[in-house]
Amino acid sequence: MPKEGANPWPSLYMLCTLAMRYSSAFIPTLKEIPRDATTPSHILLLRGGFIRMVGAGIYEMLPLGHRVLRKITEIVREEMDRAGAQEVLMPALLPRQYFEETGRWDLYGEVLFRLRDRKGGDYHLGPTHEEIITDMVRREVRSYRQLPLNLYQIQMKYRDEPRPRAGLLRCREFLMKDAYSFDVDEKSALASYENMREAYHRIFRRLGLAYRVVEADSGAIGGETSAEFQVLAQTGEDAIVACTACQYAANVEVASSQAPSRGPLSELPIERLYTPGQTTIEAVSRFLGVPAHQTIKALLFRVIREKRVSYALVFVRGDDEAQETKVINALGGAGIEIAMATPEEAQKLGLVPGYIGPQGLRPSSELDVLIDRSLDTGQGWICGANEENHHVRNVVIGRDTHGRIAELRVVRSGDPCPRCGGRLESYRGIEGGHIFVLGTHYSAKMRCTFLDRDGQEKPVIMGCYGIGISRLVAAAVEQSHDEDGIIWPMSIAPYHAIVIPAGNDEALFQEAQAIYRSLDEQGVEVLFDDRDERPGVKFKDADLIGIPLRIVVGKKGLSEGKAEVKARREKEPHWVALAELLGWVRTRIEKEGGRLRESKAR
RNA sequence: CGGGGCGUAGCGCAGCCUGGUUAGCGCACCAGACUGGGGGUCUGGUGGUCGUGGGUUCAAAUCCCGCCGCCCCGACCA
Repeated sequence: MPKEGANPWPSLYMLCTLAMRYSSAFIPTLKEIPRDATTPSHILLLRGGFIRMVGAGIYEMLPLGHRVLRKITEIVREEMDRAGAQEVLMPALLPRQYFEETGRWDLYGEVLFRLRDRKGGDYHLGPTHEEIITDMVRREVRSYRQLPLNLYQIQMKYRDEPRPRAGLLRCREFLMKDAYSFDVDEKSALASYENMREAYHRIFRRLGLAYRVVEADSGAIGGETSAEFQVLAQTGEDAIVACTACQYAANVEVASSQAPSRGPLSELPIERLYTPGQTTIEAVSRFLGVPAHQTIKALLFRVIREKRVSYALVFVRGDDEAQETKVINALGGAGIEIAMATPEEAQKLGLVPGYIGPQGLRPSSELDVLIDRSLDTGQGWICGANEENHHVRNVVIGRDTHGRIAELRVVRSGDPCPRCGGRLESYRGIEGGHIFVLGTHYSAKMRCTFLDRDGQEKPVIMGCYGIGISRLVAAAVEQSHDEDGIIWPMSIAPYHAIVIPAGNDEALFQEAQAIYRSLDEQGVEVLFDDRDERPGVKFKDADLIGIPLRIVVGKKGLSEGKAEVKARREKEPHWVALAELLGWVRTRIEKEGGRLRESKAR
């Protein structure tokens, strides 16, 4: 095979360039699917030689994977800087005291990777850095004049996930950009939040990903204002709904739908029905010949609040499901854990499993009674009679019940939008970013305060903003691949283009090499497949690793003075005259959001 | 943490139930020849503590016990 020169070592010039000869690149592709990989991104990133597993939820980045990571990192960094945030770098190894201050040393539980130094001191690996950044700021900030401030870092996070999975999508070590804003008041904090929201839009747009911004549960940290940036992908862990008519979109954990209209209370009296052995909604509706949506389903949850156990009885329509996050929030939110209770527990509470109904039940300190809003229509319902082998009909919420009414059901595709009444559609997404207004949750606990204009000491108002950078590598693949491999968006592709000489003809190789060199000189990040392989092998690898532009130099085209340029995401190739090739490729790269390097050509 | 599955060459797998030559196949890898636009063909090769520790047995990849690791479903989460 013709090779350039006799010296096997690349010149210093070659070491500096971002172009690469495939024969000397470390791109160990796999023909077969590794046994342990099941999701598309995991399979393709392994097969394409981007990543390798070191342990459960711990991965190393090979050159290709690292290049993608760098591309994403650079886009994030540029947009954070543009938005006025300043980059810092905090330690991953942290002494106990900071998390102790906010109570998270205990709260975080097993998820925290804990370790001990030689002197017996407790340490942990940072799962997130609110405490550390707050400490950094409280030590220096005294006056409102020093605010607002937005500091960010890009670094590894560590969480001992109960179940790492799907390759880079859920890791125990992962690369994250986390930013924190510090403001003097609510209004300013919201402005910081909005500023980040816009920066995130620019970031996700530049990454070339299809995404939706959704309302989300703010979780244990508290705070009202938050939004998730969800990368749309069939395999996403999160279910979201979005309105087809307006901008409303939300994680199903908190998604709302329009409340049903409420008519006058029915006056039909409650009627007892004999339903022997009919203990499920399906059985009851079949037995009585009524549709499930006219029945009420009862769900008993065990509630653990500060280690105290109580119960919550939740009623939703027969054809609905209860949304656990909503149930938790209805019970008071943070710090509460719930789980389905057993029939035995129900019996202990004096309930009759399989025949529970809301009528007549009074909430107590032991038992909360929650009724979904969709049942509060004034009409009569069929539900359990709170008596073995019997149901009742004509139960009217409000008239016959004492439970609290709240929105508890899981919103479904087709439900009316809470804002505009339009149709809600379901999607699946991968959480790529999350922005929050934290308020004074950390600053108050850690006494991160400043003196305002009036000489008053006040806690700073904080916000935090995360992007799962390593997760986005996988999210991009989940969203954009086909049966042959990955299809990278131009802006985050490891290389813009790959040049393939198709055939073993010396002249052809020389021509391909000339094209490769001039592309490199023109600032194109280009791979040159100079391997002594058959064309089929090269095509397969090029498709697998997902380089956006493939330039094939073959006999047929060359005889007409043309090269074949095929976009990875398109089916048909473009035949481009050699004289126009450089310009064509450069234009195409920039049009698709890629960035050319500084040209080396004079 | 509950349920299920897996661990044999770099990768994918067979062998295990019913113990018994030198542990086998495909891919990859090395040498040579042919071939040269979708993972090509032929010839000859290299490569194994059968996850690990113990036990049973004349004999263990195979049977028994412990441990470790990985994956999937669930509970939990960026």
